[in-house]
Amino acid sequence: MTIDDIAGALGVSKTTVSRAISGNGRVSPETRRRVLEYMQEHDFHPNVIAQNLAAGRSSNIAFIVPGREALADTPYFLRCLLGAEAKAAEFSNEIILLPSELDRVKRVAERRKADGAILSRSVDNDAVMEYLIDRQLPFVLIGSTDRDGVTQVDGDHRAAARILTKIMLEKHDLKAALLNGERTHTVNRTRAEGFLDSAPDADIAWDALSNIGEALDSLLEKGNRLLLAADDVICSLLAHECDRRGVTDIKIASFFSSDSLKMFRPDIPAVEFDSELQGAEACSLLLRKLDGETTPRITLLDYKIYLGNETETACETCE
Amino acid sequence: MTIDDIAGALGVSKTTVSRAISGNGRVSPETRRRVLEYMQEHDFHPNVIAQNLAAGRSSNIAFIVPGREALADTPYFLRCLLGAEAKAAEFSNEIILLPSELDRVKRVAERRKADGAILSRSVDNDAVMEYLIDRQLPFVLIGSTDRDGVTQVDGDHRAAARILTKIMLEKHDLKAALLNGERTHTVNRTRAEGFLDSAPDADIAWDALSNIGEALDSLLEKGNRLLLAADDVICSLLAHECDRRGVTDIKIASFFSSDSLKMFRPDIPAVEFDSELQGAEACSLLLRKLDGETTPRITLLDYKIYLGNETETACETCE
DNA sequence: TTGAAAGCGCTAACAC
DNA sequence: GTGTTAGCGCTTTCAA
Repeated sequence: MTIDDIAGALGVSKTTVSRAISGNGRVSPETRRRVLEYMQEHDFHPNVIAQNLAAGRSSNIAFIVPGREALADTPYFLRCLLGAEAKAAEFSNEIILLPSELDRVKRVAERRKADGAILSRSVDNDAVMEYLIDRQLPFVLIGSTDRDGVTQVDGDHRAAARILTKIMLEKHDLKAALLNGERTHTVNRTRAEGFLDSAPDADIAWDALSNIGEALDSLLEKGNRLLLAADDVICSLLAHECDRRGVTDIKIASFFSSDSLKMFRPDIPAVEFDSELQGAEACSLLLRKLDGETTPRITLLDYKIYLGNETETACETCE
Repeated sequence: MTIDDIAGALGVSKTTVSRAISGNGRVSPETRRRVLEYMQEHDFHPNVIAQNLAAGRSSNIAFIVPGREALADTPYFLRCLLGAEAKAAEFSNEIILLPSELDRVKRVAERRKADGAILSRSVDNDAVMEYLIDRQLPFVLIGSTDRDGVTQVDGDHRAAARILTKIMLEKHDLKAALLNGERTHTVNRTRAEGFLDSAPDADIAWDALSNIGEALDSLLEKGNRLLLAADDVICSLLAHECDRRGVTDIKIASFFSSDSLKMFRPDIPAVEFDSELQGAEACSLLLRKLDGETTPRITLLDYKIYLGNETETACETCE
C-alpha cells in the first residue's frame, strides 16, 4: 500500500494524505482524522526509503568501531552502540555498524548510505578520521584528538585519573605507578597526564598490555606498590597476574571500570563512565550537527569513582 | 552530481550511463569506458537511496541483539555483528543495529528500513521472533528454537557439551555437575542434554548466574568435583569464586569460551565457537533467502575444544 | 484547505 | 547499442 492507495480510497489527493501524515501543511482536522484512521485500520506506514530519497538523506548514522583485530575484550563498544541507537531511534534514525576500515567507511560515505558518523576511539593519524574530515562528512568523535575542529565527546579522563590517583595516595601511603596502554591512543596520554598531576615523576609502564608480567616486574622492582591500571582490560590482566603470583602487599585501581573488575576481591577502586550515555550524547550531538546547529567542540562527561562498597561521586562537565 | 549530469557531459542518455555503471544491458565498450573514466575523474558514485527506491529494497539488514539490560558481559555479540557486517559488505548491504525491543523492531520493519533480520539469541516465547514470523519478515536465528520453520544457525552445543564432558570425565575420575544458565534459553537446555549424554543423572544447577555461591555450595556438598560451566560468564564467575575460596581440589571446564577465561591458571578447557563465523553465516543465509533461494533449516557450525595448550579439534557439520 | 505537477536519482520495459 | 518513457513512493512548490 502507498499513500496513493489511501488517497484513492478516501477520495482525496495524495498530497493531502502526505500532509495529514507528516503534519506539514494545512489539512482540515476531519480529513486528517480520516486519513489517520485509515492508516490505523490498514496498518499502513510510509516507506522510509521513498521519504529519504525525497528528503535527500538516508536517516542512517554510521557508528564506527575498531576493526575485528583491534577489538578489545570489553563491553564498552556495544554499550556505546546501544546508547547511540536509543538516541537515534528517538529521531527515527538508525545506526549502521561499520568497522574502522577505510574501504568500508568510504563505500558508505560515497554512496550516501549514512548522513553522518560516530567514530568511537581514535588513534593518532587515524586514516578513517582524516577521510571523514576530508570528505566533510559530519561526525562526532567519542574520545579525544588534537586534530582541529573535531566535535568530541569524552569522559574527563584527565580529571578522573587525577582524582583517583589522589584518593588512592591519600588512603595508602605507597609509591604509585601507572600501567598504561599504547601511547598512540590519545586517551592513554590523557590518563598519563592526570596521573602525573597527582603523582609527579611517578613511573609509567607504557603498552603494559603486550607483556603484563614484565611491566609488573619492573614496577615492583622500583618499589611501586600502588598500581594504577589505565583501563579494565589491563587491570583485569594485572589483577589476575597478582593473584597468580600471590602478590598481596599491593593496591590496585583502574582508570576505567567494567563488569570484569567486579569479580575481584578486595574490590578494585575504579573510575566509572557511563558508556551508554557517551553513545547517546555523541548521537545527540551528531543529530544536531545534521540539523545545522553548531555544537560545542568538546563535551566532557561526568564520571563516578567507585571505592569498594561506598560509591563516591566526583563530577565535572565542561565544554 | 547525478547520472543525468554524466549523461549530459558525455552526450548520451542517462539510461546508457546507468547501464554502463551497473553492467546490466548492452553498452558499447567504448561508451562504457568513457562513462567509467568520467566517474573516476569526478569521483562519482551512484546514490544508493535512489537505487534502493527503484529496486524496492533498503539494502539494510537488521541485527537484533539483546536489549541493554539483558546484555551479558561478553564480546560475543559484537564479534557476531562484525562477522555479519563483513559478509553484508560483500553484497553491498549494511547492518543496522537493533535492540530486542518490540517497538524498535516494529518501527524498522513497518517502514521497510530493513529487508530482513538476524536475531541473535532467543529465549522461549520471544515476542520479537513471533513478530517477525507474523510479519513475514525474512530472518535467520542465531541459536535454536522449537518454533517451526525458522532458519537457524548455531554451534553444535549438544555435541560440544557431550564431547567436552566425556573428555573431562576420561581425564579426571570425578563426579561431574553442570552450572547452567537460565532454563528459558534454548541453548542452555541443549547444553544440558549434551551434558547428560555423557554424564547421565548428574547434577545440574540451573540459573547459576543469579547466585553462584549457592550453586557451588550445593554441588560441592553432593560430592561433585568436576564442574562444567554452561558459558563464559558463568565460568568466569565460578573460577573467581573458587579462587576466592581457595578451593583447589576441583576441575573446571566451560561449554563456551571467551577471552575472559584465558586469564585463569590452570587453563580452563572450553568449547570454542567462532562468533564471527556465526554472524557471517547467518548473514549469508539471510541474503540467500532474500534472493529467493531456499536455505537449510538448521546449520550447525564447527567447534573446537581447547584443552590447555594443545588445541584439539572436533568438528561436525550437519544440516 | 486542497490538488496538479514536478522532482528526488535511479532502473527497466519497450522501442528504434 | 542507445534512447524514450514510465515508474519506485514520497515531498513540495504553486495555483486554485
